[in-house]
Amino acid sequence: MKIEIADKGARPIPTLASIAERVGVSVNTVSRALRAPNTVRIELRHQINAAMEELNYVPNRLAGGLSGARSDIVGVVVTSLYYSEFASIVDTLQSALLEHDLQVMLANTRYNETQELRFVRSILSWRPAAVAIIGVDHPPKVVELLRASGAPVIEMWDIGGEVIDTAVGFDHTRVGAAQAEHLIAQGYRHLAFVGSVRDNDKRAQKRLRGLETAAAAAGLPPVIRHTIAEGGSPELGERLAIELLQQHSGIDAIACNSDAVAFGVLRALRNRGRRVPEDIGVIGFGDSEAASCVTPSLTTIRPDRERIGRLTADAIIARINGAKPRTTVVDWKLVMRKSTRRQP
Amino acid sequence: MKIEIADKGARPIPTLASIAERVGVSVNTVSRALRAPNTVRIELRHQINAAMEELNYVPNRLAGGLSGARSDIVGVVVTSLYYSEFASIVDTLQSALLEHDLQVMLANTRYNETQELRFVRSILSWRPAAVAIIGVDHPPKVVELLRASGAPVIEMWDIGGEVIDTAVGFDHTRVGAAQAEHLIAQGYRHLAFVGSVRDNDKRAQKRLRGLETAAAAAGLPPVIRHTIAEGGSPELGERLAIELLQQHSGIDAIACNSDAVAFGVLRALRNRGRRVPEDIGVIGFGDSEAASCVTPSLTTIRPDRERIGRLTADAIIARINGAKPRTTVVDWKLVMRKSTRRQP
DNA sequence: TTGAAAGCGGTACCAA
DNA sequence: TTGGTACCGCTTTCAA
Repeated sequence: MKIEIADKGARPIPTLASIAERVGVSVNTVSRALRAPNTVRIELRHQINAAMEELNYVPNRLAGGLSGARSDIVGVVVTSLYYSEFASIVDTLQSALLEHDLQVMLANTRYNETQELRFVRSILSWRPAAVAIIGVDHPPKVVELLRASGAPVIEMWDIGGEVIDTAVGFDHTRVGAAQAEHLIAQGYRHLAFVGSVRDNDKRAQKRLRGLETAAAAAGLPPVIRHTIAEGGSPELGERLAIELLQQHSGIDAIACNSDAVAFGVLRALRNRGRRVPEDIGVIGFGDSEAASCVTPSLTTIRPDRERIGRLTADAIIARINGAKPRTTVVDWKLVMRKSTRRQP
Repeated sequence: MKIEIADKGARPIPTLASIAERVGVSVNTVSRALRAPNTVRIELRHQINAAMEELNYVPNRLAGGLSGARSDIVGVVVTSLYYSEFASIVDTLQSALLEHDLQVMLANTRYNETQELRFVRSILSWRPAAVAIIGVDHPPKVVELLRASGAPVIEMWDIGGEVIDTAVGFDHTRVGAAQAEHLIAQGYRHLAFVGSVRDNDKRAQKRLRGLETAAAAAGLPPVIRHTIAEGGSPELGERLAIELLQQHSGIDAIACNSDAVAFGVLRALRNRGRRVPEDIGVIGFGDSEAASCVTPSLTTIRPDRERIGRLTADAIIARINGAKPRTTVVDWKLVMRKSTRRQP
């Protein structure tokens, strides 16, 4: 579908030429007054600025970008915006990019690989100065397009595997392992994993694998898993927990794929009279704002989202300026609260 | 600062011309094969498509937009991305716009009017097909620029006052009044208002005014307010609640400017042995995912964010297609939970 | 059904 | 310090 800008009223949008005409100079001079002010006589500059102000001139970057073979758009592709999972990364990233006059073009794939391809294509069609994208696992065509575009590509949130160019994130397998190790240290032995795991949520899958591997290494029985490919929410967590407890009686610890799900798990346990952390331990992932506010407060993993946003911005600037690609590992930590605190 | 795209490796980015050359037709034909396929002989079309696929051709929309005097960018200006306040609106909005091949260019002002002006200018420089922006209160220059741009402008989240063009939102004064009325109905009489109210958060100011007016109308003593111009968080809520209780002993209900703040208020009250809802009632705003998961569960206001996102997308499409500007009021509701339930 | 040519609004290079 | 001119890659007449 082609879109036309609705009738823009009487006054046409001013161009460089209209400013030039008004002041009585060439387009060229006006252009330079903007980009290299000190190459233009000061009084002329004042006249030009005045004219621009008066006509509400706004440069046309479509033209500028086309001509200059440069664009100051950064494409940002995330898999979700809910629950602050990536919203705060985007927030920090875009603020940091702003310092360099880079504009964020946003796309949200909602964990859909078809959308991902479509969006990447769409973003590349704006000839972005760089692309930041969640994850390191993408369909081959996406990788091919990104490579062919020549733009620096920063993969965020996850690391490992085949990085296209530059990555800023952490090892999710280690997170899963840390969850298991923590639970084990608190004396839990019958672990379960619960949550929303969408097909393309490779990170969740890695965390689950880390959990399983660590549990096995400690000689624990296999991790019971009860997941579903829907969006995570307290309601989902509650439902999954109820089903889990019905089917498996021996479970004494539940690792959740997100805090939102964990909140629902806590509620389900409370409603069923299971004491947390005494009978069952619960650990989340994400450290959402409310994790410290539920009862009992939730032990969880806190990734440093703001740091990822900031470092991604740094990486973008560096790459644009010709620095070499590199992978940056960003710390996270396990925040222990009451939902797993068995020993005082 | 001007940005150059880092060295793009050996292979230059393919253009329409390169495809044309390869197939042995004119640029024109290739262009039409894309935009009006049925005006091109089918076998030619196949060849063209094959060439595009092989060369990983991605159209250059900078050029397309310039030439066509149209752009399929929608500028989206929000004041925050944290705490799902607007993240889910953006999420829904962009998904809906996608259906119409409209691209979202995002800006986050963080409640800073200088940034707002800067962003609006920046977005307009992309000649967007429309602009969606949070709020109806903007600096005069912003309004002027938006008007002059000729693009449809959809103001979201709030309504009332001087709408530039089209608005999709609700009356925040009414929300504040509803909070007061609910508290009063539950038997509370000494109201306080607590939270993060940034200088440019006109919506919060409206809600506060609504609360005060309704309290006064009911003959209650003046609402005690304790606010601060920082970002809202449970920690802030806890701190403000503690200070509030130290300075004012008679308070029996606290309205919070956000759920995040309310969570902290609940924690502060619990730690001080004040019973909720018996001694003190607490009401939030926003209905964050965790509101039903804290103890006691939080009574709050639930705006229909997804609906706002969807209706904004609809409004954008309608305006682009020449429909008249109009204001759409979106419902919200008060979700009563335990934090204010005094009567069974 | 296809192609030639004139822009779109800037930028960049070179000459004045 | 300023202006002329040739693009940037695509769309859009208008002819062929």
